[in-house]
Amino acid sequence: MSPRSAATNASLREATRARILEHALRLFAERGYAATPVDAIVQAAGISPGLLYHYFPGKQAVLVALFEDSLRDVRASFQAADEEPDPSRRLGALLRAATRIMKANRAFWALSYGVRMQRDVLGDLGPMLGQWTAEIVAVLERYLREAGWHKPKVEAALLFAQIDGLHQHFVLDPDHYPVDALTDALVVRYAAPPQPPTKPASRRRPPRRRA
Amino acid sequence: MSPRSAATNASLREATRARILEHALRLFAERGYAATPVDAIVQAAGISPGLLYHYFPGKQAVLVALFEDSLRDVRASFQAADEEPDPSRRLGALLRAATRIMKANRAFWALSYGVRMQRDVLGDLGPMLGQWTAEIVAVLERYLREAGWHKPKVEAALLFAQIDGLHQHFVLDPDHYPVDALTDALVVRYAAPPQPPTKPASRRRPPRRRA
Amino acid sequence: MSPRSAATNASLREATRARILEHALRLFAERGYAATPVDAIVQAAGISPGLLYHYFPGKQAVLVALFEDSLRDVRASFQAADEEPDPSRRLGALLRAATRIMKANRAFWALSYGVRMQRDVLGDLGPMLGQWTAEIVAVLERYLREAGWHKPKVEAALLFAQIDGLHQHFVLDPDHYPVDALTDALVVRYAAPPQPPTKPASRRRPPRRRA
Amino acid sequence: MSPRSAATNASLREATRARILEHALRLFAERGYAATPVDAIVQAAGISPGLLYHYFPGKQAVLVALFEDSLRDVRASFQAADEEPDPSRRLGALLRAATRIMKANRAFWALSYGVRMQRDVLGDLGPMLGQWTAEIVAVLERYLREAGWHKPKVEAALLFAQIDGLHQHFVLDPDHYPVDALTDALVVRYAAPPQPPTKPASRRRPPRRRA
DNA sequence: TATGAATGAGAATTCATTCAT
DNA sequence: GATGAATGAATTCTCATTCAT
Repeated sequence: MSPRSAATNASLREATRARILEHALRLFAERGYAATPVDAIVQAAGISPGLLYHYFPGKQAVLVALFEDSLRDVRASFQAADEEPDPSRRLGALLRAATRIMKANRAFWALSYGVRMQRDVLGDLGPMLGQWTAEIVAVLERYLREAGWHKPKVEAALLFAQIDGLHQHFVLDPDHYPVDALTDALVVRYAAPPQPPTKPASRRRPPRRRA
Repeated sequence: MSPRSAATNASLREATRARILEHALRLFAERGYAATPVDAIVQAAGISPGLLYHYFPGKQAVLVALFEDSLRDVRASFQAADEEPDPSRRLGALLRAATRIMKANRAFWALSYGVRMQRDVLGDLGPMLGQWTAEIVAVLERYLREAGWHKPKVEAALLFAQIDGLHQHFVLDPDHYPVDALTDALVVRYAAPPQPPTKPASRRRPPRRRA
Repeated sequence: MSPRSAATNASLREATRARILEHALRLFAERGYAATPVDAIVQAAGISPGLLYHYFPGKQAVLVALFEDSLRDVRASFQAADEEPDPSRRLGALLRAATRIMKANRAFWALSYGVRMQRDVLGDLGPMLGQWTAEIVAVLERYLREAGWHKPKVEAALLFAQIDGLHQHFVLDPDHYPVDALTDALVVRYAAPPQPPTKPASRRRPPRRRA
Repeated sequence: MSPRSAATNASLREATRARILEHALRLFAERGYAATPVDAIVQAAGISPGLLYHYFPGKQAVLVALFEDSLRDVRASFQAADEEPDPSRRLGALLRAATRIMKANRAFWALSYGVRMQRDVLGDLGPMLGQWTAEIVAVLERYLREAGWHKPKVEAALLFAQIDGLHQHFVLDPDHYPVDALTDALVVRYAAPPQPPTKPASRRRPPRRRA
């Protein structure tokens, strides 16, 4: 009946879809979403414009698919990283994993940082993105609490901001930014909760001077 | 020629230029630079399209002017904040000032975070932006060194990432993100260099004592 | 070659062809010929786009086939209606038959009224359509002449315009337009030639008496 | 202040708008609405594509404007024709006026007959069109009632169908269709209510015998 | 200084049709 | 006979920019 077997068709579809997403991701990351014409994607992918619309209802749908696919991958990677049995090492493992995953999906992160200020281009995915970051912060909070940190909620927010900033700075200048060294330093910093100073650490009091 | 005096003309010019920039900034921040048509700016500012081109050679020039103006303001604000005489309070003062300045120029920051992934749209300003962040990191490094932190270079990079992430998260959700509380926590954290733990907090590596 | 018998194949062909035409007619009538993509037909018929081109050389050929088939049906229906032996009832029978046939092929008529202004889309069928209406008018003229009407040519044209308008108004608003009642009224009107008025109804021209 | 005077601008606008509508009407009438690319209109009008969108939000808006303008004209013409003081001549005057107006706006009528089957392309104007025809039928009904016709409602519907059919047939073949002669015949026909036939053609009312 | 009509290149998208299987 | 991926020209529409006044 069917001229090409269903399996042949499915793999054809998958290959073409992947080609489109691959080149779209690269171009969106390089030039930005709005500045990348659909034509640039289809030329890079070596297909006709019509075919892109055979796979996606429109340019924005390509962006959304990129986010869906990448977030799925990233989520999976995170869960795999969440298996460190030693609680004292968990946070460090997570931080290292985060950087590793980010570097493995650098183009996606560049894209993400480029569009997340205009949440409307993500459509329904905008809220989902917010939820996803909330989940990450929740995991951080749990780890910090288990490691005995004070105010783990505040600490989690601060740590997330730090990781996010770190990653973004790396994406902005991947050739020079020492993201690994900085991640290492971060791991050391978060290896244990800070010791309270010998005198009560109040914000208002003058800090202790070193000898 | 002109019935208006030169002075009147000049102030008119300045007022119109300011109106254009004001509305451009708002719209760029809301919708993104690429997604904002010149017509939208022009209508918001209540002028004709031709007039915008009288004041700026093109759309990108409006963006560049926005960056120049805002960076000038921000730089000035920073310098004003850099007057805390008590060295032990300097870093905290700077952090608070940074957050205050960011909140006062929220739209500009939203715009900045939105375009900084596509440095080409900034033209000559791209490098300038990089230089500006380098300066900030240098100031942070100096403060941290003066406050007796180890590896002030690394610390400065980490702190800058943290501030940047914090501010960006605020801009993403200004109605809910507790940026002031987090800045306070950060100020506490950076009030003094961390104390080496008295006991090994992790089994992994025995803490090195500082000399 | 084929495992199916020739007869099975032929009936399959016929069924598929009919399915295509059925859905094409419905969609063309609903949305208009130009506004109906081939894909819509193909999906409605539950076939692949390639298959449609197996049965028809193109979209226009589907339209032409629709006209050919429907006109054939309509012609046959008319001929069947043309068997009333009583000459005085013939015209009425024809009018009623015309309305009945139109109602039975409402979608085709909607399509026909929708495209007949752009005769070029009908290709060779345009002239054929003109010829077909000429035939109808000729039949009407013959009936009217036989029934003793003056100026049967003019009368036939007027009557045809009236039927056509009636039918079109029905197609435009099938739920409310009282086409049956109006057809009845028309039948009454055309049951006999009008009697000249006994007194001048208009000052303009004295009525001519029939011999 | 203003570089071109407001009046100059207004007349420029009006002239360009009229040019666009003029060519759009001609092309829509000739080829059909869906089959006429916007480019064809702008080339015919000698303007750039962008300018059309400066005057109309889209292609459909051009169509709607065409209907609004033409219906306004037609309505005005009809009202002017509704001034015949002699009641016995009113209906005839109206019929002649209708044909005259139709001939003067032939292209619009061709367009109208071409799109009225797809009311959705007219947007909000679809219902308005229905209302307009209802008004015409109401006027016809009033005239017929005043002229002493039985069942003026039915008669009005029949007459309107006849006029509409007549006009449409003329538009379909303007070079040969004898619309004036047929209109004349129609005027004669409707100069007075029909006389009942000598023999009962209908059961409804007792026939009056001629002397 | 200021206007706004006008431009035209280019963007996103549609759709009739082809073709390898 | 049948599939559906693929094509590419055509179409609608956008938008930065120019120009006459």
